[in-house]
Amino acid sequence: MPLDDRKLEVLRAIVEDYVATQEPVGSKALVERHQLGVSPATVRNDMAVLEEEGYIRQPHTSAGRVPTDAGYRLFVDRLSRIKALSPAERRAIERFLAGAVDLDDVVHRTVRLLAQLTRQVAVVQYPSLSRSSVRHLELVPISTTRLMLVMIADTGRVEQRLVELPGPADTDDVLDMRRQVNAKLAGERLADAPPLVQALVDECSPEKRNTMACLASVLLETLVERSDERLALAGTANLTRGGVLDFQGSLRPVLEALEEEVILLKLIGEVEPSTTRVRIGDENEIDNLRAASVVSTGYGPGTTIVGGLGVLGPTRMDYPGTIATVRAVARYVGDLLAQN
Amino acid sequence: MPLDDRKLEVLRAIVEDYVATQEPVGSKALVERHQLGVSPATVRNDMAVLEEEGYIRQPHTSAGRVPTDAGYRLFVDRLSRIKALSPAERRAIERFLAGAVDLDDVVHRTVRLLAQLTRQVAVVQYPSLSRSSVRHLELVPISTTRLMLVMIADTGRVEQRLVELPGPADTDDVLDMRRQVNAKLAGERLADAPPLVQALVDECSPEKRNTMACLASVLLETLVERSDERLALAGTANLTRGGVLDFQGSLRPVLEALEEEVILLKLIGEVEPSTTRVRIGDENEIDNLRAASVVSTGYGPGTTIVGGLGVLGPTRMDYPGTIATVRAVARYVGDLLAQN
DNA sequence: ACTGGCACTCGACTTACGGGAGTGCCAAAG
DNA sequence: CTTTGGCACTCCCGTAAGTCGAGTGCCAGT
Repeated sequence: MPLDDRKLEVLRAIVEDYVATQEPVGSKALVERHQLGVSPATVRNDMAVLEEEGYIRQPHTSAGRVPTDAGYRLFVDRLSRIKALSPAERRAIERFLAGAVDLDDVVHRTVRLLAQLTRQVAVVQYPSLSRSSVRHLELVPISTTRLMLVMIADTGRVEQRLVELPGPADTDDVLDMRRQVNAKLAGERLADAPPLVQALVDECSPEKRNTMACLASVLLETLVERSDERLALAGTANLTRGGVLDFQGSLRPVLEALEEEVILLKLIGEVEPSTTRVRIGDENEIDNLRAASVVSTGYGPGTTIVGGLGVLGPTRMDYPGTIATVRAVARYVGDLLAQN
Repeated sequence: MPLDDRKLEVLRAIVEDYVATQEPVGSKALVERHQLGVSPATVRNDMAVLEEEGYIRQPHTSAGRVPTDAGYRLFVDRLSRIKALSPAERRAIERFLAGAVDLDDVVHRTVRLLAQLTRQVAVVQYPSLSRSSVRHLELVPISTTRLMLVMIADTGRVEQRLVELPGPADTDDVLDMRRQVNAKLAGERLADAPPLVQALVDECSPEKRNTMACLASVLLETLVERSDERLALAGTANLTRGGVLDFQGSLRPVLEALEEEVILLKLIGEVEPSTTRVRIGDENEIDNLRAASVVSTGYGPGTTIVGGLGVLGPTRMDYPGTIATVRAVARYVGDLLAQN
C-alpha cells in the first residue's frame, strides 16, 4: 500500500514527538499536538499501516508507537525540513574557530565545537595525507646514524618519523639528500608519491643508495601506510544524556567502538564530495553501533575534500538540526583551511 | 582505640573480598574465606570498631561491610602486599612496546597497554616540554610572510607552529634566523629558554629585529604556554565494567572530567621523583572524580622524569595489582626513551 | 578476650491489584 | 471508500503486602 500524504505527515509527527519527548507517542497525543485535522481513530488506522510497512513499531501492545530505523530513514530522506542555523549559532561557530593558531588547534576546536553544538559525540579527521600535497621535507640529524624526517603538508599537517641509517652520514650527505628529496617530492600529491620515491633511490649514486633506500622506506611508510590515521574525538559524556534509554541500556559497545580509530575513520572518512551522509542504526556496518546513528560529511578548502567530520548519537536524534550543524561547521572549517 | 593486628587483618580481608566480589562482605563469609582463626562473632566485634574508626561502613543496617575511602587508604599504605608481575605480563609489556617507531607510537601503545592490563582508563602524558631540552629548531618558509616553526625536543617530541611575519623575508634571512636560533637554544632546557629568547631579540640587528621579535613571541608561546598540553587516553569502555554500581550510578561526571585535558594533566602530571601516587575517592580535588581513584607515577629515561602516566578507576579497584602494573609500564617506557 | 545463641532489622524478591494510556475492531455516518 | 465515535481488551506501571534470608548487635557463658 502506498503511503498518502497524511500518513507521511503522521510519521513525521511521530518522529518529531518521539525525538522531543523520548516517549512512545499515542494517537490521542498526536492529534492534540499537531494540526492533523482528523480524529485519533483515523490516526490509529494510519499508524496500523505505517507499522505494517515497517516504519514504526510498538514497544509493547498497548503502548504508543516508536519510529524504526526505516522510519527515521524515510523521515530524513523525504520529510525533514532543513533547519537554518540561528545567527547566534553562526556567530558561535565563527568566534570559536577564529582563534585557532595551527592545524592541531583547528581540529581540536572544531571537534569540541561540534560536540557542544550537537550535544553528541563529535569526530574530526585530520586532513588526510593521501589527499594533500607535500610542502616541504626536512631532515634533522639526531646522531650520525639517525635522522628525524619531518614532513609538512599543504594542509598544515606535520608528520615526523625517526630514520635509522645503515651507516654514518655527515652533514653534507644529509643536506644533499634533503635537497634531492625536496626537489623530487615538493608540491606533489602524496597519492602520487610512491613511484617518485622509488625513482629517488634509482637515481641515487651507488655509494649512497643504501642510505637513500633506508630513508625511502620510512618515507613510504609515513606517506602511505599511516596516512589517514589521525583524528580527534570529543563529547563522549554526551552519550549519557537521555539516561540509559538510548543505546539499549549499555554504553559499553559504543565506547568500545569509539576507541578504535579504524572504526571511526570508516565512519567519517568515506566521504563523497559535498554530500552529508546519514547512517541510521542498522545501516551501520559496525555491530557495536547498531543502536547509533552517524551524520558525517567531508570538509576542505573550496570544493576539494581533505578529510571528514561528523557526529554520533542515538538513533533517536534531531536529524535536521544535526545535519545543519555538521554541514555548517564543515563549511567554516573549509574556509579556515582555504585561508592558509 | 588502636587497631591491633587482627583488626588490620580483618580490614585487609574485607577490602580484598569486596574488590573481588563487588558485594558487601559479612562476618560469616569472611571467616570462611580467610584463615582468621576466630569466630564470626569476634570478627563482628572487630568490624564494629573498624566502623567506629571510619574504615568501613554499612550500606544499610543489616548488610555486610564495605570499605570507606579511609579504609582503602589504610589498606594501600600498610596492608597491601606488592604483587610481582607474572612473566607473561612482563613479556606482554615488552612485546607490545618493542615495535614502536616514534614517540607518538610509543605513547599510543603505552596508553593502550595500560588500559588493557589494568582494565581501567589509562592516561599517558607526552614528555613534558618544560622538562626537555631543545634538540633542533627548523624554520620552513611557507610563503614570503609565513614560516613554519618546527621544534624537536630530545625526548623525540615535535611541535610546530605557524609564524606570521610582519614583512617579507627572503631565503637568506630565514637561514640566518635559523642559525641564530639554533646557536642560542639548541641543547638548552626549555625551562631556561625565555631569557635566551629575549636575548636573541636584543642581539639582533635593528632592521631585522621586528621579524625576530615576531618569531620570538611564537617561540615563547610554543615553548612555555602550551608546553605540557598533550596527552593520550584509552580504555574509557572499561568504565562500564561492574555495571552501574561503580561511580554511584552515573558515568557522566567521570566522562566529563576525562574530556578536560587540564584536569587529566593535574591528575597525572604532578609527579614527584620515583613515587607512585594513589588518590582515593575523596582525596581527589576534582569533584567529578570523588567516586574514582587514580594511580599515577612519573616516567623518563634513567632516573629523570619527563612525564606522568597513570590509570583511573572505581575506588573499588585492585590497588596492589594496579600499582604494580603502572610502575612496571612506567619503567619500560623510561627504558625505551633512554634508548633514543 | 573469645564464643555461641538469639532476637531484630531491613533490603531483595515475589505476588496481588487497581489505574490508565493506548490499541484494534466494528458499525454507523459522511 | 474514508472517517468517526464507541467499546472491550491488553499490558505497563506504581503501590501495597508478605516472605525470605543474610547480617547485625548484644549478652551471658566459658
